[in-house]
Order: sequence, then C-alpha cells, then structure tokens
Amino acid sequence: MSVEQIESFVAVAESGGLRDAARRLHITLPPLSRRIRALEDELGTELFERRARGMALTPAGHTFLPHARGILAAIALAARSVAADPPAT
Amino acid sequence: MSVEQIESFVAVAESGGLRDAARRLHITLPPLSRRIRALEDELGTELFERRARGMALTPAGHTFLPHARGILAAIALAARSVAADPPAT
DNA sequence: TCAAATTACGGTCGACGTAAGGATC
DNA sequence: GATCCTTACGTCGACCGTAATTTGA
Repeated sequence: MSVEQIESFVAVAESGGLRDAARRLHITLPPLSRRIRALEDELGTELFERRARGMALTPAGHTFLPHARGILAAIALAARSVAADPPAT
Repeated sequence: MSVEQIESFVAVAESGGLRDAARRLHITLPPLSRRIRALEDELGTELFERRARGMALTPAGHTFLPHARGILAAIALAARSVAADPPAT
C-alpha cells in the first residue's frame, strides 16, 4: 500500500469517478484505474462499485475512507512536526 | 514520502544503524542509505547523526519517530478494517 | 587498519501515457 | 451513440545490488 494509492482512493471517493479524480491528481485515467485496482487487490476487497456514471463506494470503501483520510493527515502532521520551526517572530 | 521510507526510518532508529536495519528489511545497505537520505531531503531536516559506530537520532528524529510509528500502525489498522471479516465461528 | 556509511554504475522492473477496446445507459 | 472505465503496448525513470570510495576511531 503506497501513499499514492491512498491519495488516489480518497480523490476518487470524493470525485465520484476516475475522470475528475485524475484531473485533480494530474495524471491520466489508466494509471489511476490501475492504482485503485491494485489497492483493491492488496486489500482483497472491492472498494468501489463500477457504475455507468462513475464509481460508488462499497461498504468496505465507506469503512476504509476515514482510515485513508487519517493516514494522509498523519503524514502531513508528521512532516510539519519536523519542519523548520520558525521561532515566534 | 513513501511507506518504505517510513518503515526504513523506524528500522534504522530501532537498530541503531544501517547494517542491522538492512538485514531486518531484507535489502542491502546502499538502497537503505538512499531511502533515509531521500526522506531527510524531503523533510528538509537531518533525522540521524552519522557516527562512527552507527546512526543516532537527532532531535528532529526523536520528534519524528512516534509519528512514523503511528502512521505505520494506522496503515495496518486500515488494512485490517476491510479485511475479510470471518464471521465468529 | 577496521567497521560502517556513501557514491558510482549498470541492469531490471514498475509506472506512466497514448491508443484501442469493452460496457452500460 | 455517448460516456466512462479498462486493457494493450511501448518507453522511460526509479530502485535495487555489486563494487569501489570515503570517513572516522
């Protein structure tokens, strides 16, 4: 499970489909489709239901989403925690 | 920041040097050295002090360590949360 | 001089993008 | 037939490992 996969999952969940999520992530559709598929394979569970008009979260996807957001937030916080700590002006 | 980098950081911190950490991670020294350096570059801070007998955490490294462990734990928990939920026998 | 880390370098594997191919409404 | 996702395929960059170099006690 890579950070890119987690970011991709959140983007697709929030966009409701690959098309807009790919724009948001600045990549094209095929690699995004593959990232999601790889994540699902690794987890052993489908996270999205493929519909005609986009991708909808499965129950497992709904369960995973807050975890995914928490991981991304934890990573951002970790980075900030060691960032140059500008002394209060 | 990749998951491998975070795992590598924790392994080196716990092993006290690259040599044993590399064994633990089943990789050789050079890529491990590069992973740590890349993480430090990305964070803009040295995480280890290079000593003759190994690597010792800097203050920034000490700050980062619990965050790193938390991220790895969150990832493991996220995976378990959607794992095939074997019904109570 | 020894132990540990880093740098150099060549090869391989993975991930991207373009293009073509379903599938669903 | 229009829209969205997926598969095929070729290319290029990233990462690994071996080997050589550097650093510090």
